[in-house]
Amino acid sequence: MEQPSPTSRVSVLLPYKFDMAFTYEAQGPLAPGTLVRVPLGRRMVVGAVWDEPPDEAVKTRPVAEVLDFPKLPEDLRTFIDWVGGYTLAPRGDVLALTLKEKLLEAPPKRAKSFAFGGADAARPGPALSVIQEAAAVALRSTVAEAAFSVTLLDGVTGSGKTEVYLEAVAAALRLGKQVLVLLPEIALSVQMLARFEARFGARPAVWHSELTPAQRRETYRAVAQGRADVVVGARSALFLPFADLGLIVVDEEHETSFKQEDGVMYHARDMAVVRGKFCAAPVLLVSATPSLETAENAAQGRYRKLDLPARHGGATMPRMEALDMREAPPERGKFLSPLLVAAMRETLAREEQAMLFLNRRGYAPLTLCRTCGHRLSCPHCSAWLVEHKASPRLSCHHCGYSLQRPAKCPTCEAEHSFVPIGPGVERIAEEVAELFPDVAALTMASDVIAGPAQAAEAAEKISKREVGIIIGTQMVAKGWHFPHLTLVGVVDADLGLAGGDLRAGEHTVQMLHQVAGRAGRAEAPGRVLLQSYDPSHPVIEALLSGDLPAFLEQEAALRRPGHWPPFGRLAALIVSAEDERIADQAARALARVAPQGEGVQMLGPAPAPIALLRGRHRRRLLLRTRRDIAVQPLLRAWLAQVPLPRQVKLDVDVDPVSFM
DNA sequence: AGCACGCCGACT
DNA sequence: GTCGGCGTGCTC
Repeated sequence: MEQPSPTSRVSVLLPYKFDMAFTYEAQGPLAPGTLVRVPLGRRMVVGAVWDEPPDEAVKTRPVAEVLDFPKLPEDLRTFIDWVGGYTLAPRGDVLALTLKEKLLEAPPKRAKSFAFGGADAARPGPALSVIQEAAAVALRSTVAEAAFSVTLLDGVTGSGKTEVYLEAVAAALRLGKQVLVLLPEIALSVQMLARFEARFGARPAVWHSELTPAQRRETYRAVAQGRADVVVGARSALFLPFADLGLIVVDEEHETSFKQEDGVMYHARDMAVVRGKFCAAPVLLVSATPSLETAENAAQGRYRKLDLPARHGGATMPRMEALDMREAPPERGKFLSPLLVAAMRETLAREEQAMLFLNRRGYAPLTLCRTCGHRLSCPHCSAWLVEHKASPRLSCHHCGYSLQRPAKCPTCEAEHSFVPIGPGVERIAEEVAELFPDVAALTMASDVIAGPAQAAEAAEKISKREVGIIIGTQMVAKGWHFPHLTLVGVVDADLGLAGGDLRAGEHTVQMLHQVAGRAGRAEAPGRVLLQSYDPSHPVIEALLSGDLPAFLEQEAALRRPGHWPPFGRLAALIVSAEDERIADQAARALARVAPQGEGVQMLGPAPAPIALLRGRHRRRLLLRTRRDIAVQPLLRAWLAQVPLPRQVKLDVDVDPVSFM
């Protein structure tokens, strides 16, 4: 007589919006992390066996299949639980960042396999300067500890930070560990990948949104099996199922693009530190302009700090000057000061290149009727329509709505009365073409340069000196090395300072410092001209003096008394509804029962800066607490008190970066 | 996320 | 009289 085999209940976390695990019946015990296919409703889904006691009471359905794929490691499971708890996102949504059914399919046999496991850590690196070598020695020993720690590698643009952290990568590879390098805008980082290849003799695995499905599956499998030893990726790479992660590098740690602004709202830099803790790996934060958060952690001794003060290869930091636009204004309807134009002429005469930076896409940010003053704005968002000459249309940068420039004004019916107000990069390009008709110019903006191939092509043109003038948005700020570029003109240095954003000053300093770093990296000294209507502003003065630590100290002094981050904690609630009154009512209902107490303060409700977005009216509430008070329990208790009608959407953003 | 069920408008 | 719109509710 055959005994029926004993079955076991197992908890399975599913990669959907559920916070709790479901209970299934398996043929026998299954180890946590095992990937399984299970029935859900009338379909089959993939999930992971989770480390929590199964529900003994609920009725169960059987596990359909145990998948032949590496288990999710314990450190990753702990990490997923932790991220869910911290961000208030359902754990299933967090798991979905790690586990997607599509990624598990085995590559077809005939498919060309990508080469992984290929990095050569024994290959000698480039000769380092004395200062670089000292930092490299410290990092090698940090990595050799094979324990959690956080190190800030702080060095001016061009100080050779990358060469130094590649030595840390080499050290981790020598231990047989995997390495994750997080970069902002990886898809454009062609030059960075080339440096990895030069150092290790092999391309690293890459992870970003532009991979093909086949590349994605192949890389995912290689990471899980431990064959991919170096992964260079965007923030989403933080959730890859590494078999044995031994080092996490976050390059340009101050970059705001590390913050995920929808779905699971996490900050990849902060979560990298958490993941490093759970997998006992050192974490390396790299920046020329560290965020105040990271600088404060270093100052308090929570993070180690390594400085690389000098520019590598003898190049000096470019000379920065402010151009007072009140004293040397551009012609009417133009945006370049005669002083900047003269500097460009001198630069071009020396056969060197000039770059103009303006962080604004399109031709003009605002179009208005000169007869009645009507402004063309988006019907779905509180935003002006931005004219684009290339298309040629007016479009909303928030929702994608666009229209052709109307022949007559919808309000006063005047014909041919619309005038563009203010510059975008396209308008600067037009001005440049008039001023320098014989000089080739190239515009770099996300709507013109659509992917890695076009970015590489643009970089190649610049390196080969096929263009004399480069005009760009923040796309040009990051990581590029253009040896013949010696002049950078910042068209509007005041641009980021308007509005009441907590970090406006900090972000402006970071961005402009980085843009400035594009100038004069080879033998030729660089020069940076900042066009400003307020050159005595502390941010402009900080840039001119180059004393970034002093600037951070000044910022700290502003934020400390009010318990603003990093001296306190913030969580934002964004209440939205198609009906404005319903949004208002919900926001007020939340405000009435807001958490109170010593060291806890609620601000709002107030219309969000973009009060209408994609047809939804938005209200914001802000919870601010002392640093020693966790916001999550307060938020959970708060939100549980207020039942919201279905039309209302509530987004919770713990540690918000953007206040839009 | 799917994929149901469920109650109101234009068609063979 | 039906086909089908997507609102809302459930999935171990």
